[in-house]
Amino acid sequence: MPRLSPAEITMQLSVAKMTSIRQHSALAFAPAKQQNERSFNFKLSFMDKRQQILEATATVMTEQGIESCAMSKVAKQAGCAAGTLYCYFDTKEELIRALYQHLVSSMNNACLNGHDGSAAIKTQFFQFWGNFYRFMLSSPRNRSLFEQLSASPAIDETLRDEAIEPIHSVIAQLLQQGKEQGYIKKLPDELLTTMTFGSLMMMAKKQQTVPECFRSEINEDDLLTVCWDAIKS
Amino acid sequence: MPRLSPAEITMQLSVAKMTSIRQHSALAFAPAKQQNERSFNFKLSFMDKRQQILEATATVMTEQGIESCAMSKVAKQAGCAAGTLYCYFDTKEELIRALYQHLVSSMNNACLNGHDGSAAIKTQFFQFWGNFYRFMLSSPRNRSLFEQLSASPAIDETLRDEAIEPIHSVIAQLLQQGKEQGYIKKLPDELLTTMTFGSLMMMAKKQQTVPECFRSEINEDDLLTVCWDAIKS
Amino acid sequence: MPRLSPAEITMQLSVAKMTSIRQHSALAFAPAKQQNERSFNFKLSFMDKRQQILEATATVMTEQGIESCAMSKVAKQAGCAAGTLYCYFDTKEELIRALYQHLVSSMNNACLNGHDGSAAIKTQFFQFWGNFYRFMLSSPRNRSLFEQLSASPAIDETLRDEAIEPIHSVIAQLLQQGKEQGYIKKLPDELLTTMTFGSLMMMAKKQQTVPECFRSEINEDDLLTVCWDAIKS
Amino acid sequence: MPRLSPAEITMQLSVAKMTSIRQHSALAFAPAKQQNERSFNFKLSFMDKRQQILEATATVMTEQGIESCAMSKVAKQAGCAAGTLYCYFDTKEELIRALYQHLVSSMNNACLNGHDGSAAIKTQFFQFWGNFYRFMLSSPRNRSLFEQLSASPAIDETLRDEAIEPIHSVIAQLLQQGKEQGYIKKLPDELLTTMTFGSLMMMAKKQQTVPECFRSEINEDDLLTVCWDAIKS
DNA sequence: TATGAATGAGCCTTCATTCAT
DNA sequence: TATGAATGAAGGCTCATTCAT
Repeated sequence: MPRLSPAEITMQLSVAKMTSIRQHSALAFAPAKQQNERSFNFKLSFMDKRQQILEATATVMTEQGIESCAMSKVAKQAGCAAGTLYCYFDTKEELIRALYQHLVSSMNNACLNGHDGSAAIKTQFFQFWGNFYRFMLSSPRNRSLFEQLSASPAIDETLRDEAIEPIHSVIAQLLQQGKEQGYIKKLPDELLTTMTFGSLMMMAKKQQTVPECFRSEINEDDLLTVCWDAIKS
Repeated sequence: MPRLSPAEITMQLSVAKMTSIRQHSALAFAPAKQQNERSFNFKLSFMDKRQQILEATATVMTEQGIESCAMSKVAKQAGCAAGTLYCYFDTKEELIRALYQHLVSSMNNACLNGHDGSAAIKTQFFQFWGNFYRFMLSSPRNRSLFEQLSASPAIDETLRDEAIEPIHSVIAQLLQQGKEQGYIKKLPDELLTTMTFGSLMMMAKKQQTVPECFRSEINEDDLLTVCWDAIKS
Repeated sequence: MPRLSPAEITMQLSVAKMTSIRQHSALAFAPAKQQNERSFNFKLSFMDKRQQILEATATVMTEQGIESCAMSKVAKQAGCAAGTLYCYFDTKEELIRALYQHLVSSMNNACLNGHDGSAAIKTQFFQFWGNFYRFMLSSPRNRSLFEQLSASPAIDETLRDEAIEPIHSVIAQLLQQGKEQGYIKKLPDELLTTMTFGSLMMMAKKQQTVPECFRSEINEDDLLTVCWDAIKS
Repeated sequence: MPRLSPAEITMQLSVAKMTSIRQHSALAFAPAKQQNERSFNFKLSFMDKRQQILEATATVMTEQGIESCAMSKVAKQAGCAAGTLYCYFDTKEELIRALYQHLVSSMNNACLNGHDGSAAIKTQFFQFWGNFYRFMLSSPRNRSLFEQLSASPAIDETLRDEAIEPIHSVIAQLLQQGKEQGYIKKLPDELLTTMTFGSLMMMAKKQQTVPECFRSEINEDDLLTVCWDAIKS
């Protein structure tokens, strides 16, 4: 299968065994190993401009940092005039919020991939957070974006909650089951989630930004085991 | 006794056993509970100007965010003219780097407080990371600063390494001992440290920014236990 | 019967004595009290586009001020695309000039309503300026438009003269007669007209924008008497 | 007496017979004929920058119209950088308001010149409105500014009232006396004032913008007589 | 050292106008 | 004719930095 241009990837329609239709673009790749289903590629002659702009924003923000992510730079990157941005987004803030939503949506899809609520708790845990970790690790772009956007004043609590919502209930159920079955510490969900999230994010960041500091190769399973040991009772 | 930094001179005169001279200023408090020596704080009417400026920068940055931390605002907060800032720092970037160094220095001191290389591994671990966590949790200012500064393009890897250096060896030794004694997982130091650091930072942030999401009170010991369980073999 | 402007055709079908065909549209109403003939208004579902655009321009300009009267807003208000405006008017300036002409044309008609060159001078004066005053007072829209357009750099002296032309001769004759008959001061026509015009415009504006400053009700006859006393010899 | 530069005029200190110290600059001349007092000129080597900016604003606004009065143009005219404007005025609106206040203050001074509350009503009337008319007529700049500023959304009712305040009471008293003595129509003050003001403003404008339309020279006394006849009972 | 007025590049945003469809 | 996406020049404003005092 030839390497697809971002546009093509973006519009790709993946038909998996089940109902899990996922959209991914250069903005947010699902880990490559999970693209093993048959897929029909609709080659569209035009990339949606809105998409192009989001793309460009992501690029500039990743390469130059959110502070130097000027609308003029985004426009240049997107190959259009500055004014054009405002045909698609009312303000810069709006653009940033849209990018965040897009990104989180991709992350959600990635995390939920292969989720099976009836599997063993530990299995579910490894599956979910493994997805999350690979999502962040496999794309420095995604991780950097996520970090910068999350810290931006443009993203308020409401938007954050709203965006995270789809995975929130999954995690809650997982922890609930785990606690009931005696596998997981009887600590607040938020605590357990926050610490797992925090340690994996930090690891992904370190590996991307200072890979040389890890003398030996980092094994994904080791990481997840560390996380699991942290919360298991 | 080594030459003291302006902060130490101006902010505090610690009368205690000579071995426990700690640096703190409004910029970075060590947790209050560890200030159990008698100390006389002399609020000097002319604080060293450089210090005043760092102070002001921290204040503005905390209150308004790093994006709106304009030099003019810093000057105003510091009670001096904008031009004066440039008598002490060549550029804004320089100022930010100095603030980062100052902050990390405080953090280092806080973390090392009461450290005893001969104590039991778990004890050392709890002591060290307990210090760290309290440092971050007790001062939203410190935590917020640390986060914003760490993400700033002004702070490069070299500076980061250099600043962290003082605690690096302590952690390395702690982990080394732990591994040798079979208490700690045989995983790379960086991995163990990064994950502990990441989870505690994230927790401190969550508690400061969205405290309402934790239904019940968070117990510091629970957190440290989670961290310990994560890395213990 | 001369060819009618789109406004006349589309906005109204006046069934009255053939001598009193008046032009009015939402753009410029003649005072209601003078609509004492039976009239059938056919609101046509497809108003002439050019008219629609003028209409929309007037609305936007009145509601938002001439400074925020953007072509895109006009288009939206007119229910068409921005580009369409340029099918009817070469430039924005052109559009503004057309609107001015349209408005002044309405004003002229209003002023001349019921004019009788053979009536007594004072009667003629009251009739004419009464018409004018009611035209301005009864429609904040007309008055506001007139003021804003008159001040616009798009309206040059030539256009102004040209637009006013129809009533110019009427006024000139009225004043000429008045002077000959000894009723009116022997002062330049322009002076007499300008002052009357100025005082009535200013009054209409004040009443529309700061009505509360007039403690008692303003009587139209008082106003016209003031104007008459001003110029009568 | 040599022609003074604006700066010199601005800072001029007029020592008149009485206590009437008036300040005028190019922004707002008092009518020339009233500068017949001895005056001491203090030649200042620097013109106050704030004044310079107001000056420049007035110039640009007069020459190009309020709509094209861009901050960059003002800066250029003032001979400084765009940013400099913001050292003296927080926003463009602020600048416009300051200019308005400055202008109205000059107008007030001009109007009140030689006012004598004990003189005959008609005399007071001629004095006051004569002053006003000359103020407007003698400086197209003042008149144009006044008109444009008065219509600007930056000037709210509060500022207007506040600025006019000094002459308001004088007029009120004049009219009150006039009505009591039976010289003036028993009509609302606002009506009488508005109409007088409106007719004189309009006359000044016409004479400045289309002087050729007045075939013969306009006599100031004629104008004031017209105004007086308008309101006298 | 200290000042703070001045600078001017750069930011976000608006809008009249064009042009391929 | 009609569309509306696209353009890019301006506009208001901010701010790191300089420099004469």
